[in-house]
Amino acid sequence: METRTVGRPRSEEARRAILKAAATLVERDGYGALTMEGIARRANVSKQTVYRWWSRKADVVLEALNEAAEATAPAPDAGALERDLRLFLRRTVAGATPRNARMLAALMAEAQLDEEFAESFRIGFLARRREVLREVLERGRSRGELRSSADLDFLVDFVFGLLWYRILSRHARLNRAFADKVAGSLLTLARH
Amino acid sequence: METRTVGRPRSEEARRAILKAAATLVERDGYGALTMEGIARRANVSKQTVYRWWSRKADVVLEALNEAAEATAPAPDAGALERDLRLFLRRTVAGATPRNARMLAALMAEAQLDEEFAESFRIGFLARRREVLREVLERGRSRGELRSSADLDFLVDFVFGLLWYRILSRHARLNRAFADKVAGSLLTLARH
Amino acid sequence: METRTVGRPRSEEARRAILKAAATLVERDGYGALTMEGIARRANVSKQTVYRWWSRKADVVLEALNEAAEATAPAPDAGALERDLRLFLRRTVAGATPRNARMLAALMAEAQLDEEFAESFRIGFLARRREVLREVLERGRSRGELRSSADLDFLVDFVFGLLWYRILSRHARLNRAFADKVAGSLLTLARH
Amino acid sequence: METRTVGRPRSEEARRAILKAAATLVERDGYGALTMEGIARRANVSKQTVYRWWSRKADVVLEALNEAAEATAPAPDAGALERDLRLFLRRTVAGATPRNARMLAALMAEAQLDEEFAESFRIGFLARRREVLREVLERGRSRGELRSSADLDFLVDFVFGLLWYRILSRHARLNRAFADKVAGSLLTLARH
DNA sequence: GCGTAAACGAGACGGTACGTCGGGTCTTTAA
DNA sequence: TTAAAGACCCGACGTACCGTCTCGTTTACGC
Repeated sequence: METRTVGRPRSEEARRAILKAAATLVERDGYGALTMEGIARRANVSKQTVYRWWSRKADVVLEALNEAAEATAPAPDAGALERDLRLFLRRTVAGATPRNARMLAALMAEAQLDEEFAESFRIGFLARRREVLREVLERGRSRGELRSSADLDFLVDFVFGLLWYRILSRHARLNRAFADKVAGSLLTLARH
Repeated sequence: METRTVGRPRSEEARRAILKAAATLVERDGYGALTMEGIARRANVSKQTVYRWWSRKADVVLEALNEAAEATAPAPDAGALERDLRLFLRRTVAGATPRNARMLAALMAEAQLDEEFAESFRIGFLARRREVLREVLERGRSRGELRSSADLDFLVDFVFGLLWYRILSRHARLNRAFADKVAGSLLTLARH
Repeated sequence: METRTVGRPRSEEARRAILKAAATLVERDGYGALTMEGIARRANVSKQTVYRWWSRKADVVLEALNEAAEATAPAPDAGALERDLRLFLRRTVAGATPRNARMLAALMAEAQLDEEFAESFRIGFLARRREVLREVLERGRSRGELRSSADLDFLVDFVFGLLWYRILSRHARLNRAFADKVAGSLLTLARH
Repeated sequence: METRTVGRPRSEEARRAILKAAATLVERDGYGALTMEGIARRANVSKQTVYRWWSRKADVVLEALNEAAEATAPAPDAGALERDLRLFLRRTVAGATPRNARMLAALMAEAQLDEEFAESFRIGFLARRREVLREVLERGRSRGELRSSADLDFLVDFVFGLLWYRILSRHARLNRAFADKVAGSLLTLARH
């Protein structure tokens, strides 16, 4: 499926500079202080070039995050629910570096402020992550590792609720111990 | 300790008009479109009057929310953990009307964008709600209704994580059934 | 006719700074290089303040010119046509300093580019100057100093045509000798 | 002096499309709204193609005008000054169709805004027109049809001043009656 | 017919200015 | 002292053109 290229090709250099500028600025000054103007300035790029490819600063940050976090990891499938859960959670927690956590928080915030972005964030980000976890749980259920009446969606909410709450309220750390605790609790809930 | 009043007294009318304007505008156009200028305009008040009493639009919304939700309800104490939990959760869920949910989401968003506000939101809002639930749980533990090794903070995270996640991601409703399910799950976790 | 003054009064300082900046910039870089942004910058004033009072850069320049040239001189009335004409033309030519000539040329140019400005320029500038000269001629006619069939409008065109042509094409100087020659020619035309 | 042609020859079609687009746009929206981008768009031509052959939009319009007006008419030479003058003025006035008048006005305006173009406009346009009229007058003088002390340059100024003033200020029509009146007046001036 | 070379369309690029909006502050009169 | 009104400086918004560039494609000529 070849794309007919006509006209000057997009500058990969500019694209990378923009994403990097956005990530750096969010980390340094916070998403609240981020502006399209500032991104362009720091990336040594014209404003038009930013707007040509992204219409919202949130979209720039989302792409920067996806670039950085290689968020497309598939669902672990080691044949045992407990192991898969642990793996999924540890991997997720590991991806939430301070820099990435800041971007995640910013995007969740933006989704509250801009309904249009909220839509794309729900569909293109939140739902995908839910899907991965749900797959793990479904495989576990089909193997009989959790009671058949378990409400998988509720369990997924349980996991992401805890993760997001920590990211957003920042009252405690997201670390491996926390990951394991969440995994353990989920199994408890899934079995009783 | 009486405050010496000199000069023209503060206009209670203006204060109420401002809070109402803020709440209405958030509901109608979303917090993202809220501006101090817009609040003043709609309240038929000068910008200066808004700034004299609140320095951030988030503060206006927070006061509007507290005014509306009378959020200072004390922890229920019916003598039994299960009952107290149900009560607390049903009451909380009932308070999260669409209008209030929208303001809550907005404030959580603002806390991600403005570190100064985040501080006051954590201390003056999030922590207080945590405290109420913790009190309920502690009374339950002292009555021996949950295992002594239970990690109360984790349980509190569990509850608020679920609540906030639903408020922010809006993928499912916050209703009485959900409240009861969360209460039930908490007890399961607290006992096993 | 008192104007009720409410709110902060307009800053006379800012107004003067803007007019001066505009005049200076036109003289230094030419009207073609003049921008609202540049005026604001040089006047140490916000763009908004410029736009609050003038909607076009041509309007700024026009006011600057009127301020500088004190263009509201009344028609000379010394009792003799020849004298009045000489006076009028010498005064006009004297007002066309290089700096003012540059502004005049710019405004005539702008009138060609912006129909809305053209309207106000014709009415508020060109027509007024014509009126003054016409008054001089009419007084002369009523004194019998020119033939009664003389086409005054044509004579006015004759004078301003010569003046504007020199200003715009810059192929020769506008000086006192030229003024006197124009006055002389007009009398020739007016009598034969 | 043959120009070595190597490579693809210039597209006459594109050239014509560009000139036509420019003329049409000036007529429709005014020169002020004319942009190189707009010309290219309307001519279905790439911007580069426009820039390859003209560096200023004024140059495009100038060429469009010369194309349209076939402005290279030689000085009339019928053996009598009055006749030649009438012919010259009638022909000039006839060439100033509304469309052409608009372009002429635009170019004179541009000459006020861009010193570089002013130069080429003075030399390549204004001076040539002056030359034609001067030739007519000189022939008249050598035939003794005007007094020998007549200032020919002033007379040329007189004519073009009137013409340009009407084109630019648009307060009255340019028609045959006007042409004849100017011719008559010139003779009056030239003889007295 | 094959290579060379300029012209062409498309459209991305770094810039600059546009005119507007809101942020906070300040300056006035009135209550 | 508070309030309303509104001007002020500031800086970002999103857009339009500027003039340049980098592509792939087309069209001539000279070998």
